[in-house]
Order: sequence, then structure tokens, then C-alpha cells
Amino acid sequence: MNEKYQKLKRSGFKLTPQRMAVIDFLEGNTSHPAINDIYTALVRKYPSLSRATVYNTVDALVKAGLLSELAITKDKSNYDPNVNPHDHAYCMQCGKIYDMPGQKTETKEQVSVIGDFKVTSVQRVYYGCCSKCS
Amino acid sequence: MNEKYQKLKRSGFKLTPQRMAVIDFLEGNTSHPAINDIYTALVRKYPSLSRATVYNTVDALVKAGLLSELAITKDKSNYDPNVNPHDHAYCMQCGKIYDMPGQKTETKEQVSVIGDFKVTSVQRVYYGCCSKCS
DNA sequence: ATTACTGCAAATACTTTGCAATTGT
DNA sequence: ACAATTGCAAAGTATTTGCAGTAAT
Repeated sequence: MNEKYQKLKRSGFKLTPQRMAVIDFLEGNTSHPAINDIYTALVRKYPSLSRATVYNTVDALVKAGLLSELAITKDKSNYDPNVNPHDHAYCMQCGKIYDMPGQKTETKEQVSVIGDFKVTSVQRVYYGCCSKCS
Repeated sequence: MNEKYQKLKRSGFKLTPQRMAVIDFLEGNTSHPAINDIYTALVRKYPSLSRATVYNTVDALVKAGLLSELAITKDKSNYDPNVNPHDHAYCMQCGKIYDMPGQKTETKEQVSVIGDFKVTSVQRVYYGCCSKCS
């Protein structure tokens, strides 16, 4: 069985068809979809799917460490199934979010404590304009 | 006259009492207020102030380079009158946003182009728990 | 059998918009 | 005088919540 399914179960969540569908949709997906993107992509195949379930599922996946939540724009959250530390670039023209190689000095372990602040994750975003839009 | 007032005018915006009040409120403010924080702080003194005006003003200040917008949480934007490059730490317990000294290697100029992406600003956020909450 | 999850609808929160009256230049 | 801004109310969008029915363990 899919190892991500397993991990979700091991984290204490039930494995439902909706959750499997979301996991499958996100697998290898580098488009950094928002809730609505996930919903519209899956509702054709699962017509009864509701947005609330997508919110619930995404929440579970984040808690299980299978997904990271990105706060990049003011209007909505985006999600990244690649939970390895890396940076993002946001094109203010077209709205696309690109993956960027993180700097070697930026691994979680190395910044786990700054002063008296305990760091659990780091997010770096470059705001600007991508090559297609320049 | 206040140099920030001047800069706002030079950027082509009109100098209204509401805008001056917002500029004054933000001066030296390190609490990273959201729109509603600004609104509730000023509406006592200016009872006719509306939230739409605060949105409008904040927009003008960002465009004039007097304020930077922070996308840190999913629910709202926060604003920082310190436009010099620096990082932020967000306490997931109490919700406070702390200023962190930026790394020397992170100035705008040095990252102005990455690959074929033209960078106009960078934002780095540490998510975790502050000392008061630990 | 128990407990968590789904889907729906309503509610909440943030932000944007349209417009008439007002104000800065 | 002109053009931008204000304040209000309504609309738009993202997200959360309550709950009855359903499904996973």
C-alpha cells in the first residue's frame, strides 16, 4: 500500500477515499495548489466531494507531516507536497509559485533555535517576476 | 513637516488626516499590526474612520515604499513600517510576530536575480514558539 | 460498536467594490 | 475646479463551524 496512506493512518487519521484521492492528486504535484484547485480537480471524479472535506483532509495531511502550508499571498493558502526544506518564488504578474533550491545553510536543524525562539519551520519567499512574464 | 508625509505626497498621493493618523500610528510600531488593529486603534480618535479607508491608506503606503506587507498567517495580512530587510518569527502559540535580524547575505541587492526570476523583495519567516510561551 | 469523517448549509472573517458626498491640491 | 479620497453599504471570497447521516477501524 502507498506509503503516504500508511503514514496518514499511523498519525491517527482514518483512511477515506476522499483522503486517498487528495494524496494521489498531490503526489508529484509542483503547482502549489490552493484548496479550490484541489477541489475542482477532484470533484469531477468524486461529485459528492465537498470543500469542507478538502479543508479537513489538507489539515490532516499537514498534521501528519505529508504536506506543508504556504502563506504567500494575502488571499489564500497554497500547499506543497514536497516537505523537504526549500524556498519559493512568487510571480506577482501571473501568480505562479515556483520551487527554488533552498540554501544549504537553511536546513531546519541548523536554525532550530534563534536567540530564545524555538523554530519548527522556515519559509522563504522571493516576490518578483518570472521569466515568462518579463 | 514629517518626512513620511512628504514621501507619500511625492509618490502622488494626497495627504489626508486619515493617512497622517495611520502614518503616525505606525511610526516606530514594532507590533506588526493587521488592518483591524490599525482601525480599532484609530477609530476612537477619528470616529468616522472606516475600514475601507484603512485598506486604502495601507495600500498607498505600501506603494509609496513606506510600509511592507507580510503574508505570515492564512487569515490576514500584517504590516511592518520597518522597510529595511529583516526576517520575522511567528509564534504559533500566542500569534505574536517578532523582528529578527536578517542575515547579511540576504539583502535585496544580492538576490535581485535568481536564475531567470527577477526578485523585488524577499520574506523569510520562522514559525515556532517564542520564549514567553515555552 | 465506537469514533471519526463526510457533506451540506449557515456563519464568520477578511477584503474589495460602487457610489455619492467631501476634501486636498 | 478637478481629481482623488472618504465612508458607507453591499458584495465577494476564503475559511470555519454545527450537525445529522455515513463509513472506517
